[in-house]
Amino acid sequence: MPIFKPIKQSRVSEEVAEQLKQSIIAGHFKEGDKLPSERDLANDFKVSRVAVHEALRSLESSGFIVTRQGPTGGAYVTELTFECSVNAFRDLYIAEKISISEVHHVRRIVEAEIASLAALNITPEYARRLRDSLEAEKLPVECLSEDINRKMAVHFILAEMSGNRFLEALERSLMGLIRIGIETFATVSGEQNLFTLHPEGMHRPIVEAVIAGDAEKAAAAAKEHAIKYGENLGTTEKMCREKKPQLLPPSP
Amino acid sequence: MPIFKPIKQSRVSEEVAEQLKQSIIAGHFKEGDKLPSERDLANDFKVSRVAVHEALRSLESSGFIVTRQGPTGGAYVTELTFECSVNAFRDLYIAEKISISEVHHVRRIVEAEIASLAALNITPEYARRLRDSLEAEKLPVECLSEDINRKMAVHFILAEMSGNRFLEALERSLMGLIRIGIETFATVSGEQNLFTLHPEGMHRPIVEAVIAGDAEKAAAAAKEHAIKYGENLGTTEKMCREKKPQLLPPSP
DNA sequence: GTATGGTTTAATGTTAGACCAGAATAATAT
DNA sequence: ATATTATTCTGGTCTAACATTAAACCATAC
Repeated sequence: MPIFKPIKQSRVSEEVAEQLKQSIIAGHFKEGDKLPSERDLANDFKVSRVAVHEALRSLESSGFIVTRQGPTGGAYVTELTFECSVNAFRDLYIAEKISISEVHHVRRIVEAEIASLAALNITPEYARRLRDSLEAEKLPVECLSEDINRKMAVHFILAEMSGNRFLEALERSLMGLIRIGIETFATVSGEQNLFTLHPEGMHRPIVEAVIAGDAEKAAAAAKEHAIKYGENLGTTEKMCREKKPQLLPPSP
Repeated sequence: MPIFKPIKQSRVSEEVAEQLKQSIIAGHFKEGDKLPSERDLANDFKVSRVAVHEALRSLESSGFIVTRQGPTGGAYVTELTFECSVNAFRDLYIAEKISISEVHHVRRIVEAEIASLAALNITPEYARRLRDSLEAEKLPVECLSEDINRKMAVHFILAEMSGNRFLEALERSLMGLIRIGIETFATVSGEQNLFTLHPEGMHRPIVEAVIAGDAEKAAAAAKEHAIKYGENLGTTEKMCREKKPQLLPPSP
C-alpha cells in the first residue's frame, strides 16, 4: 500500500519558467512590461542566476518574451505570435516528418476555407489592401526572398480576413513551410528560376471572387490555385532530398 | 556602401544547439544514439559546460533529444514527434490567441478531409482497429482523462489512416486543444459531467462509412459529428473565461 | 545463497562568483 | 554646443566546485 507519494522533482529552471509563464498568463505581467532582472529573480526564487537565465531562454524560445542588454534592457513580455506554430512545423519538416506534398494537400482545403470566409468578411478597407498587394506583385524584385514575400502577402491578408486565428496560424505555418521548400530547392538546384514562384496575377481570380463576396467562387479559385501551384513541387522535393539530403536551411 | 557584412553574433549556446541539430538532421546521430557528454562537448566546441547544457536543454524542449542522469545517462536522440506542434498551439490557446470555437471550426474541415482520405485507405487491419476502438468507448472509465483518451482514440487512428502526416499533426494539435478545453471547463465548473464528452457510439457513422470505403459519406459524417459536438463548447468557453480567467491548466 | 545495504562511478543538475559585452546615461573636456 | 569619456545597469559567459541521480559492483549478515 503506497502511502508515500513520490517526491516531486523537476528541474529548477523549469519551475522558474513555469511560474513566470503563469504570471504572464495571469496578467501579472502584461505585454510590454519588463520582468525583474535576472539577478533580482534569482534572489526572489532563491535559485542561481544560471537557472533563471535558462528559464528566461526557454520563455524566449517559446515566444513569450524578448531580451535586450543594457541599462534599459532586460526581459520584456511580448505578444505571443503565430510564429511558434510556424517553428514547430518547420522542425517537423527539416526532420523529414512531413513533406511538402503533404503540406500542399492541406493547403488546398485550408485556403479554400480561408477564401470562403474572407469573401464573407469583405470590407472596402480589405478590398483596398488586397488590390494593393496584387499590384505589389508586379514590382521588380531583386532576390528570391523578396519575391516570396510579395507573393505570399495576399495569402496573409486573406488569412487575417477569415477571422479565425487558428486558420491564420495554420496558413502562416503553411507559408513558412512552402518558403523553406522553395528556398531549399533553389539552393540545391543552384538556379532560382527553375523552381521559382508562379508569375504575378495568379491570385487575381481569388481576390476578385473575395471582393465580390462570392464565397463559393472564392473557395473554388483558391483550391484551383493551390492545386495548380503545388503539383510540380512534390516530385521536385523528392528529387532534391535524394540528391542532397543534408542541404537544408538552418533555422533562424 | 556596405562592403563588409556584419559579424554574425548570436549566443554561444544557440550556435552549439544549431550545430548539434544539424548533426542530428544530417544523420550523424541517429535515433537512439547517445550524444557525447556535456564535458566532452564543451571540450570539443571550446565553450563552457553551461553553454552546452543550455544548448541541450533547448534541443530537449524542441523534442530532438531526451536526457537522463546517471552513469548510463546522457543526451539521447529521439524521434521528433508531432508533440511540438501540439505544444505550440497549446501555448497559443493559453495565451488566448486562439479560442476553442475557432478550433472547432477548423476541426470541421480537417476531420472531414481526414475521414475522406481514411475511407480511401481502408484495410482489414485498420477496420479491426477502428472497431476495437469503438468497443473500447463503451468500457467504464474512472476519470475524465481516461474518458477523453478513449473517445479520442478513433480520431487518432483516422488521422493516421489519412496517410498525410501534416493532417495527422494537425489533428493531434486539435485534439490537444480540445482536451485542454474540456479539462479546463470541468475544473472551472467543478462538475465533470456538465461539459462531459459526448456519449459513446457517436463515432459509429464515421467509422462505418470509412470501413465501407465511402469517402463522401465519411466526410459528411465527420463534419456532422464535429458540428454537433462543438456547438455548445464555444459559449461554454466564453463563460468560463469570464468567470475564472486565471484558472488554466499548467503546461506539462 | 540470497537479500539487504553500502560504495563506486559517470553522468547531468545546480550553485557561486567573477568577468565580459553592450547600451543608455551622465559627466567632462574641447 | 558638441564631442568624448566614464559610469552603470543589464544580459552573456566562464570557471570551478558541489549536489543529485542511477547503474553497477561489492560486502556483509542471515
